[in-house]
Amino acid sequence: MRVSLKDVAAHAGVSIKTVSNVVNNYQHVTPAMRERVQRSIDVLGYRPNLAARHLRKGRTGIIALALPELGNPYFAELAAAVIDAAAAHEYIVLLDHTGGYREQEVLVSQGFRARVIDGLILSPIELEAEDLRDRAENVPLVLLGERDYDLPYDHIAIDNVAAARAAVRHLVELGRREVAFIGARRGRSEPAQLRVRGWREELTAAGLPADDGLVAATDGWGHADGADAMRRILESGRRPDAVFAYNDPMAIGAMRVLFEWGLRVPEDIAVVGFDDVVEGHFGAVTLTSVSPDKEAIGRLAVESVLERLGGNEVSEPHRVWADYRLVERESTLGRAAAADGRG
Amino acid sequence: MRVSLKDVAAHAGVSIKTVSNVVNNYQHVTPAMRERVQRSIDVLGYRPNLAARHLRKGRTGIIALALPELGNPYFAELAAAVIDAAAAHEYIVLLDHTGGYREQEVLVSQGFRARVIDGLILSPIELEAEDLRDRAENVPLVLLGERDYDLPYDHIAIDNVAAARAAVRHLVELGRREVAFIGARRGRSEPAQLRVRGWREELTAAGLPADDGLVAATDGWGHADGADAMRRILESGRRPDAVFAYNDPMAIGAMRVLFEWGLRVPEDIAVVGFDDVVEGHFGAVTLTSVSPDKEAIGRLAVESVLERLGGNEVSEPHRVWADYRLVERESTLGRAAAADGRG
DNA sequence: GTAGGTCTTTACAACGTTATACAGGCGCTT
DNA sequence: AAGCGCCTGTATAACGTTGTAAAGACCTAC
Repeated sequence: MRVSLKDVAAHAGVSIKTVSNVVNNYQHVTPAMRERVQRSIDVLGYRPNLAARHLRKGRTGIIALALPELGNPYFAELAAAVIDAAAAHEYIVLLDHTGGYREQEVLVSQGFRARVIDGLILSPIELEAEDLRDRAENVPLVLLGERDYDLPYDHIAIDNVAAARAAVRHLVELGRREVAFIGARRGRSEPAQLRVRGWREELTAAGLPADDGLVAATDGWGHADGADAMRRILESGRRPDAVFAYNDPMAIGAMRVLFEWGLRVPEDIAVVGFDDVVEGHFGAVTLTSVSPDKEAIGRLAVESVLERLGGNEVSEPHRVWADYRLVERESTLGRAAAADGRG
Repeated sequence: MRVSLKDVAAHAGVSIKTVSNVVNNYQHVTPAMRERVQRSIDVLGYRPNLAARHLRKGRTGIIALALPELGNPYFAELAAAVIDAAAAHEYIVLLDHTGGYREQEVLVSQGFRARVIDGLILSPIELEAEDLRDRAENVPLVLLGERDYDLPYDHIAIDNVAAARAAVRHLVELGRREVAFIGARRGRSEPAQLRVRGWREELTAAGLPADDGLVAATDGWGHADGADAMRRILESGRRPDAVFAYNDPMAIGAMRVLFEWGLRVPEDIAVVGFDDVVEGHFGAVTLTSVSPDKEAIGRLAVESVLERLGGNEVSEPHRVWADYRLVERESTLGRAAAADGRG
């Protein structure tokens, strides 16, 4: 049988509340009493019942993290960062995945999937502003990934447009003149649109073509989707000399197709990805990629949630920008030049 | 303010328990009464408080999944499978990662990290039998991954020795005569040892060398560790004509080093991995790999936990074997031959 | 020596839910 | 028509914890 405060109190010959005081490090307990109670706690092996504590205090010590999918290593690495950041504050993470489907994202944001949480970190794909407008739930919500709309929720994101522009600028500076974009999402998707926008802005600024024939839309965002998109572009007859992909898995899928078609990377076609996942560091051609500071994103997200929990509910929702940088590797520079950029 | 049973009861003009009966689909409630109460529930937007329910019933609806690391896509994919399987039973998954460190694994197994759970699925790396011997915790524990020792806990695993033998047999049948093993773990690690055993058994049975010079131990099990191990073997002067790696990331890291050394895969050296992660399907050379049925493993693990929760505590701990198969791709067959095996 | 204050401990209620035991009401049997 | 049992709904007591308020112990100062 599980031992409760009552059992400890009986064993130590004190009241329940005194035991509770010891457990919670209440200030006004004499050292003698503290030790006596502690001994009983140790002897009986008492461990607080979190359900009861939660019921009483209204806090669970759990925050939920809802990601589109774990199969994408970017999200897996991000999840790891969140779990560690939460652990630093003695919080535990409940993980959910939405598949990137609007319906699932709405369900999660309304708290229908997990109802024992103090806060929620959500990385939406298809979710619309209106879906959050009438959110009745009162647990703090922090959104991951840039959103264009104005809502009373904290955002943690990198500047997608600027990051995409940096990636494309890198290609342009290398002398590339026809840069394709892979992974404009078929359905709505805020981040994808922003990266397309950055791609278009930078090309236009450089006086280079940014027509629709260079953009390949996809349904998903995995390796296979990138491969399909690349194949479609090549089959259309276009021969871009560079490709900017929505994320690394798609870039790697695209490179695979380039190999199959006998096109060399980077000599014939340079490739840039997004997310800087480990996988990109070890292919036959290592991948140049935009590298968001995942550790910072995870930490900032957790801190934002906990800050909201802290009580000062009036504070304005803030949009926090996390760092990113472009890591140059063989897929744009060739092996020799990228040697010291490898990581 | 949050609405409780009491509020609904007042609104509907009935007792709290009647509302509870409706919520829990208790059999003996007249349709009229059910509808009347349901209307109040809908109007007020009542949602049960899980903490209270947990306190009363002793169940949380949460199971914990503790994995070594999420960065390894195998575990990420496995986590996705567990989350889905749990969702099918209206359970939610709390995710933790241990880094594969014995200390963390012990902490998790003792329930010190998460104390609001009904059951625990743990994928241990360094954990020893003795660590579980005096486990006081009474939440059901299911172990993922084969363990050699006998303990009163369910195991879900594939047959590592047999799977490793199948991988090596494939190489031998292709005419390879010197097969290296990458990823024998420096510290203790049950699965690694079993795969080394399978490697050794199969080679010995074929009358081929299985000496220590062909085995490279590592501390971790990521891409970089595989690359380091491969480099060490090559620098030692050995020129195996095949490599069997502990897992896919290590195999991919090893292939990267082979490219750097100008060795062709599979012509000069064939490579086989383990886990069949998506990443291996899309490299310049796609990777032959042992493919465990992750979906089945996740499902069986969840079902085992829930079965223990079901009450029949006396039932013997069972060791469940999940399926696996060897998926042949370019890293052992070359591009043409593997074309239809690609997936 | 006692009043007044501070420090320590206690009793009790409450958090929201479900289990138990019981009270009516109804229909069926005899 | 009375008795019996079943069906439906109700009051009440838990589950284990913490906050509140108050009681008790102890000390200082006059």
